Amino acid sequence: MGRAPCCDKASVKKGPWSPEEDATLKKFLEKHGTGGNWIALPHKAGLKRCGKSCRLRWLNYLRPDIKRGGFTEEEDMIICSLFGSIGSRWSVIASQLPGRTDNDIKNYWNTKLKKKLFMAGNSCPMTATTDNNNETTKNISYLNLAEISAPIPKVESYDYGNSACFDSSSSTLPMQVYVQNCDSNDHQLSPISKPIQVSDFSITSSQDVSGLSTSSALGLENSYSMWSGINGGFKEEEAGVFPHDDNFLNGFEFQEDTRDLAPVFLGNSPLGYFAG
DNA sequence: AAGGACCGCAACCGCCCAGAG
DNA sequence: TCTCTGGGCGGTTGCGGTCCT
Repeated sequence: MGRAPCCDKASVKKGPWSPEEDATLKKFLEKHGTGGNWIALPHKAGLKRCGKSCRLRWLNYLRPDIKRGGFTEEEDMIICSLFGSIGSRWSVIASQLPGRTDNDIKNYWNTKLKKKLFMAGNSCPMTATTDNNNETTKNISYLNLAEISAPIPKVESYDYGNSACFDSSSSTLPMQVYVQNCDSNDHQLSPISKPIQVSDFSITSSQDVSGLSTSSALGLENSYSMWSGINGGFKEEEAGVFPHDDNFLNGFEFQEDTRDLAPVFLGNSPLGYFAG
């Protein structure tokens, strides 16, 4: 059965909104609100517009709390971090940036931020997080911060289910990794000495990984494993060492061996593990 | 100065989901 | 339980402005 159109397309106006239409819509909404029905709203307000168009115009442009102007570095970081963990769920990302709309962020990502990350010196800043309570990291040098550069080269699309977010034909991973020695007082970060190669990793789909037991998942001596996926089948209770994965949606998880595992975070989202 | 290329953004399209009946 | 409807969302398009040759 076909879906009934939300409005009579022949009789509604399309295209850019005039200042008069903006004023009419704004005045109506300020006085009456949406009334819980966007479809009926344009008729009530005397507008020859589709209800969805009115909703979009209000949410993306007329709302009083809309923030205008360029995005700050902090906002860049939040967008980048959230994109890395949840992908293109713009409304969720927008909810973390007061005054920004999903449309704004989507446009900004597609036109500027994505390119910015590809450019020279591209990096996606992340916060450092320490898991000092984890016994596996006690008295060892361990990683607690990773910095990804250009996490999206040559990737056709983000398929959260089973694709890795780098070009597997390339020989090096699109990321830099820093280590922190927990015994030192200055907590200086320094780049990991060993260059990490794509060939160091075996890539597994989340479906494949979901079937692994803790012991088998952690038992890959002298090789890295890496996978991604929404709720990637890698839970705290399964892995035993994952600190808190409530926000884990699309991070990478990788490890070198069973010893000295430490979490790596992308923003607040666990990104993976590296051995110290 | 003119015209083409490029860029950014507003707006539309169509699908999905949840809730009501 | 099923169907219908509106809201919400992500992807895409098209237009206007700016830049470049």
